Amino acid sequence: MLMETKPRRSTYVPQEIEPKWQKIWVGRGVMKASDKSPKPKYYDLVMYPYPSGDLTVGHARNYVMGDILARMKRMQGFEVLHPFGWDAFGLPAENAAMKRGVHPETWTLENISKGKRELKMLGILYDWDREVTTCMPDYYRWTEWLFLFFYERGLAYRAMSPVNWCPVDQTVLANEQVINGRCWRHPDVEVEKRDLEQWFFKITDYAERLLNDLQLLEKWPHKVRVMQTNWIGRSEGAEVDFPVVGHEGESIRIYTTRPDTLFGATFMVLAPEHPLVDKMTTDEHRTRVREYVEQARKETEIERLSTEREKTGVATGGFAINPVNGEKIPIWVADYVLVTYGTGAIMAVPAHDERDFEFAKKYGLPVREVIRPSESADGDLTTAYVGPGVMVNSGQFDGLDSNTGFDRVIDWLEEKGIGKRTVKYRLRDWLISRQRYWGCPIPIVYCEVDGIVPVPPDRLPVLLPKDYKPLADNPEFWRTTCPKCGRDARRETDTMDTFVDSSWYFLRYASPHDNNEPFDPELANHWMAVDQYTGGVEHAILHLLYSRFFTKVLFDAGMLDVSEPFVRLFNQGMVKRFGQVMSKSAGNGVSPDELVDKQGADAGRIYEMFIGPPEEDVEWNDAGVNGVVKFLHRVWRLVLEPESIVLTGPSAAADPDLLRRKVAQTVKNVTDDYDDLRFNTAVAYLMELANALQDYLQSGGARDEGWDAAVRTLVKLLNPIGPHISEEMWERLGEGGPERGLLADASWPEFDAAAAAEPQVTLVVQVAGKVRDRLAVASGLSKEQALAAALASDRVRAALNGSKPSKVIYVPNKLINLVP
RNA sequence: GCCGAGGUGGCGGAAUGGCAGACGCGUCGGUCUCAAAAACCGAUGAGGGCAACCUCGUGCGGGUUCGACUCCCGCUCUCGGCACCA
Repeated sequence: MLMETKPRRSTYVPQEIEPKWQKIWVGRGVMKASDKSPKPKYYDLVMYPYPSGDLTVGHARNYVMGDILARMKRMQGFEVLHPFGWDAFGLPAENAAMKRGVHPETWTLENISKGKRELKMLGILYDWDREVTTCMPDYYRWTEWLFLFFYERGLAYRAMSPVNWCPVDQTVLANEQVINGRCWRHPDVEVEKRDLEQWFFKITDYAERLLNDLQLLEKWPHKVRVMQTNWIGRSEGAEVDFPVVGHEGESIRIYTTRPDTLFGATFMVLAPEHPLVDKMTTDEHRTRVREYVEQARKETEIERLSTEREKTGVATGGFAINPVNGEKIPIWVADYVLVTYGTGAIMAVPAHDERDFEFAKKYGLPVREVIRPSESADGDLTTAYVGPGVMVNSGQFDGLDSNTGFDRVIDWLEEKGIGKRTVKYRLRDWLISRQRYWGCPIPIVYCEVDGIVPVPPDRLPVLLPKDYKPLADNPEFWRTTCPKCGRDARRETDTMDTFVDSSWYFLRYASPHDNNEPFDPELANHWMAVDQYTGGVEHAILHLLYSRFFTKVLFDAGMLDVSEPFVRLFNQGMVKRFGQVMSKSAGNGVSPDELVDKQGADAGRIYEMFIGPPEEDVEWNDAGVNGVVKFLHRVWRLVLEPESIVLTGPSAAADPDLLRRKVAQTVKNVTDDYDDLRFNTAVAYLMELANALQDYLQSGGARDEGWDAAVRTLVKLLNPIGPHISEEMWERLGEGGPERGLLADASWPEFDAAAAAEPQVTLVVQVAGKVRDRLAVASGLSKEQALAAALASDRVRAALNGSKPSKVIYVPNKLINLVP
């Protein structure tokens, strides 16, 4: 068969070139970060994953984003730190172990090597010498060290407390891990309350700074800052003591954010768990109160916190005195008051609080108006009025604006010594104990004589035993001797929340093999802060708040120069398929293997960026990848086989100046878009440039130096997002290759503003705001010149219909609007 | 309920207050071919007109402006977060 009538054309076969370049990059150490480079540093970090063995191209999307940025920053002359690691402790490993009878460590390490292979086949480059795996003793030794570091500073403590217990995971959870009263891993499982002695980190000490410093995080998504602000939940108000009738010297302390409504307090409410409930209860109410308290304890968090539910409560029979007016008011118990917030007791002001109003109406308690929206309003209240206004029925404060009254009442309370200005936070301390095997041991020993004794740092790590069973059931693990007195003692058998591991991993990347300390402060300070942090929004509170807390503690200790870890944060959207988030377990995942096999890594990478705005959730469309494959074939042909492009007749496109301008403009647009993570439009600009190159050839453009430069610029701009094909083309163009140097090491194109400038512009001519003509005119026309040009147009004259423009708006080089 | 983001062709989506729909997918027509695929060329918001063109058009209703997808007010729907925190 005579197939070879035409000269044989090289074709783009991604499967042939991709492994080749991946090998060369690794061999050349392309993404190795040098600690001693004179270049400016750039720390490009993606949130390290849990090694679930479930890596799909959906998860890979944010790693590709990080890779694009790392590759461009390198070409721009930065020394880039682009590391990777594994959040390797955690429950799924134990669940898999139980299901399949394989040790959690085996399962985890297998998944890690699988994941690493998949990332590599997508052409994503990391400095693997800095890889961090949190379940390895050389890492968790330092997690333990940091625990002790916190302990010494009084930031880790043990306390008995009602805690959230997930019955499925058989462990306690932090507040941040409870969503609507349910476990964050099991949306259908309600958490239980249990009283347990547990370890806490004192994150509340940092509430104010964690809140205030959010203002420094200008390059964080607004949404995340709002979420953290709400989570910390700062409020200003006053604590006030209400003396109790019949109990000399006893008083109930309440917290209110509305001291200006103090005169409107007509009853008080204690939380069922409040310590004074029993004392306040009179004999004839005792049975009912006890029953109520008992019932409230039994209710789940969900039931209690439901705002739909009608409020319930019982009177104690006791009374207190409102200190501002000496009035005797009844004390109630109701579960709408939470013992965990404020003082666990409130003054109820039904006229100006919706919850108190509802309660007062139900139980026939008095409602007294003390804030009036305006002087003229009448005193009729059918709902609570919660806004500001004028104080009434408030003794010496009558007539004051309620905002002013807020401060005046507090001043008065402080003078009298019955109250004080107070700031409260909703943030609670971070519960870090977990009753699980596969986690970082808490390096503490309990001695009958010496009590809680920290394991001396030189005896770290406390190794996790190889025997997979609960630590509490493993005497070989917990039997030990007291580091202080040498007597028999017992080890702590809880492990740490895995969020402790992830609160400092970004510091370990700076000196991952340091055997003397968790991180080398000098190197950490060299690389920190993280310039770009990319990951899912699901960590908006949890991981990001904890990491900020750790950073501040280490800053205070003088170990870090920065008090905020992440300068710029980006939350990428999720990739869905058939309407659901892509995952292997859901059966709708596309694996890197499939993708690389079918269309190639480059097409996959580019498609994932082109599919939609990076911050939005996107729907994966199998056919959509083919559009990108087509684009890459076209680029291949334009760059390497330009002579095969046929003339398709006369066209005005074969203008070398036009081509040069287009190239210069594309440099600007693509660079800016990569920098701002607008990858979807960056791809569009690359496609436009390819279209322009094609138009140029099809209309007979010469393949001269201008053409050569244009092609080389396109290849460079394509490199961060489509690294294999561009590297191959670079070599075939005779520019690079293993001998002459890699495109990955080449310099990024400079923006040439002069070349990008348009000598001619399209002037839009409007008549009364409607477009009537478009004129090609020289750049920089004066208003008079522009008007003359506009009036020379037949279509404009027709639209004006003989009338003279009474007003002319001229936007140079853009538009002229004639208003008749 | 409160807070935040959003609503643009058949679809994914572009647009510092200045040409709405870049770029791509899909669809239709064409070239090439025995034929098909691929590739290439052209068309593609709606309505009207033989045509040059005209009218309408960015969730709904108002407003500001010479000019509004963009700014302001009110409404509506979708998504995300918080949800008795006194």
